[in-house]
Amino acid sequence: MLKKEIIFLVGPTGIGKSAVAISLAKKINAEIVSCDSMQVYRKMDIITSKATPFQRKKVKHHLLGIIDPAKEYDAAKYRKDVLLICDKLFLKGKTPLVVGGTGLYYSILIDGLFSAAPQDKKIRAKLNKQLALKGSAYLYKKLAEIDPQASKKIHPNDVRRIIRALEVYLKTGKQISVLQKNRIGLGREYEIKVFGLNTDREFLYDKINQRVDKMFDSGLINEVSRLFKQKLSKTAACAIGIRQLKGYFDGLYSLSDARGLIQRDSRHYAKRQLTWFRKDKRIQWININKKESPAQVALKIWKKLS
RNA sequence: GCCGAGAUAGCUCAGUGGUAGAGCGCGGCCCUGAAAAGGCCGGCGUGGGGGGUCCGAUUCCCUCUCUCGGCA
Repeated sequence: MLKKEIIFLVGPTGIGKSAVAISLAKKINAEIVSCDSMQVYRKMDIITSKATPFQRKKVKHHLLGIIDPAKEYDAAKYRKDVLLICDKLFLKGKTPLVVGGTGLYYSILIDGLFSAAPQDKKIRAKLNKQLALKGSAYLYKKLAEIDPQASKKIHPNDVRRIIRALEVYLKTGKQISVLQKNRIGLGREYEIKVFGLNTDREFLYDKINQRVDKMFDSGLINEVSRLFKQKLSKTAACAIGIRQLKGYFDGLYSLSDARGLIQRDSRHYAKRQLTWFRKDKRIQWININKKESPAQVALKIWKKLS
């Protein structure tokens, strides 16, 4: 029996994944499942460049605007949500087309996640207190004692990973370096195909800069100032644009400075995304040139599928 | 035209008589429950052109060119 198929479309921010995805989805009877850590938030439409209502009418999109910005969301929740949606889609005879640029979510979805140790707020609070009191070197030394293998992999300054590794140990009594070997990917059960979009760096950066300009034209300031009136979760507050505009609202710099910062941070983000995806040998890369329309790019992918 | 200041990495600038640094940008990388986050690594650049002093000049002197500020 043929395995069910899941198709992935990844690539850096601003390259035009959304439009290509819609065109491709129509060709292959697919529905789109977002793979984006920020587009899951409601009230953050412009800032995260979510697909427009018009686009969403053409093809059904999943996991866009599913939670309030006050709430935390993470990779484990994401994986669970996606697998549920995929089951539903298969029942309807639809193909899931997973589209987005969040490398961690992609990886945890496609390669699996060790499930022994969910986040533990109490343990984390304790570790953060120790961090403040005794410094990162102390925590790193502790990690080296209980899990030498993990400590070799984690840089002494990478406090977040040190804390996570310690949290896992305190919670389960097992080393994260051991647990991490235990993951089951999607490939066992499904037929996986991954496509990546890329283009010249200069062209990409150009597109990113322009997209930020468009965000401002479409009312980014209004959207974000509304957000500042409510509580923002730690995760939601990480969206590029929040911090940068906060600085402007606080009078630290001008609006055009804020725009420049958003553009710069988006470029840096795109660069990190490319680093992440570049090493994944499953990805079939599609290089986009300046004159190609989303439909033409979708056609290229479609040809590779059949 | 005169007076003054300057000309050093893509940008802003620091510094030194023994052939140069920093921040930012830019490039590369890491990534398993905050990930649009967090962390790591990377600087040979005719030191504006020419001449002089000196064992040796980016650093001192002269001159030319250009830029900026002030005065006319």
